[in-house]
Amino acid sequence: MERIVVGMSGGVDSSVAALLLKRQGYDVVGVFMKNWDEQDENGECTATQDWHDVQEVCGLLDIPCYAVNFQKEYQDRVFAQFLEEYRRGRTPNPDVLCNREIKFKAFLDFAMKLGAGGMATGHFVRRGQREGRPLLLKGGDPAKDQSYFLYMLKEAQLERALFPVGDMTKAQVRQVAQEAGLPVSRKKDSTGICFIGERNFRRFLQGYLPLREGEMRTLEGQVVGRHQGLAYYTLGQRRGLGIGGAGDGRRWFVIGKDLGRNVLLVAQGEDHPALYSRYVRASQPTWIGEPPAGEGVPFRCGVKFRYRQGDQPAWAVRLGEEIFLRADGLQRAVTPGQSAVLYAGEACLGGGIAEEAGPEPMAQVDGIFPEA
RNA sequence: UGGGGUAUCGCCAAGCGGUAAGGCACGGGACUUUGACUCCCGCAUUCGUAGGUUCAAAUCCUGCUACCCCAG
Repeated sequence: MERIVVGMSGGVDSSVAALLLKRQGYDVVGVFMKNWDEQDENGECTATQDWHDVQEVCGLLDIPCYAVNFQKEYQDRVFAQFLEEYRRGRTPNPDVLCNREIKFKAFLDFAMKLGAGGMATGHFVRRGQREGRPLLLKGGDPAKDQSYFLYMLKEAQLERALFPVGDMTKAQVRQVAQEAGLPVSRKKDSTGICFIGERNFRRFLQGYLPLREGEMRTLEGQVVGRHQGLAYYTLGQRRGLGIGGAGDGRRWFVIGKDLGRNVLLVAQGEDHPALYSRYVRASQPTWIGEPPAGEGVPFRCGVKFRYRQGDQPAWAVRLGEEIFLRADGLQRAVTPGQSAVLYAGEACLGGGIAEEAGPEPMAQVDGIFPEA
């Protein structure tokens, strides 16, 4: 009987994942990860409740249950980078790193040590196969597809991973949980950074990054307010600017950062041109399997610039250690540090980290894409 | 100091005798395994201030105060 180690968060998805594997006859072991030990601002530690739920579920399923602590790894391989990105004025996505470095590396290694044939999580993604090689496919619930967070996985990692709830909808997962009498069947979906949880983001960052006040200016140079520190804002952001009544009375949005002058650039109106771009340069390309085309050869694909965004039809091309993209349509607030994830239909191809975005092609790719 | 004008929510701003629009900001919620966006709800018993007229005033009258403009 093959042993599978399930990463259990105490939520419905991973609980049902364990349940399904158990029913399929695997030797299931539940493991809870604790990678962050701070309490939230209310002095609560949701991890305590989650660990409690994991134990209860495992008891019901009659499977062994352990807790592991990857705090050190999380700190070194995820959080340090996260802060460094913010210091550079960018907006990182810690969860894509967390998946590559913690859940599908540190945790996977741990599972192997337990003698498992593989690991499983409650992610809403499916694993496909082509010519004997693993594919990462979107989840069966289009509203819940989480492939965006897993695009950095390599074949070797995918090969050992199972996603038991990947072809189900959220509603089906909850129903299975309820029918099985799992106590977490109605537990609210978790949000916020994985393992850290829902936070007042500015306050959270203030614990790690110094305040450095400065001006908020329009593109024309007019000072319209003050900011508390560039790191606390991200492109396309509206709330928290505190600019009211100025100009024509419309909403204000962050459109850029001038690190050198410590100036936050803002513009008025949701349709402001500075908020939109078509061309994107992305670094750190990663591919699940072989890249979809040779270097310098443009190819069609779908792109997501953020979680839960529909696939944006686009052209892409690899050049050296970078990916260049041209979306068919205008993209709102493509933000440096965020991930651009590429798709071919249901399959996630991989992706990269956005470095810059703009309405005009970068010099490296001027004229390289076929005319629309 | 004369002459004129304006004073309504943190900001902008409707209102013109009948019992305080709206926008932005802000607060709360929904959505959401990043950050955002979006959506919903809330947000002046009170109209610079003190009196007066009137059944009834932010709206009319008078004094005072503040600011702005023009004279000087």
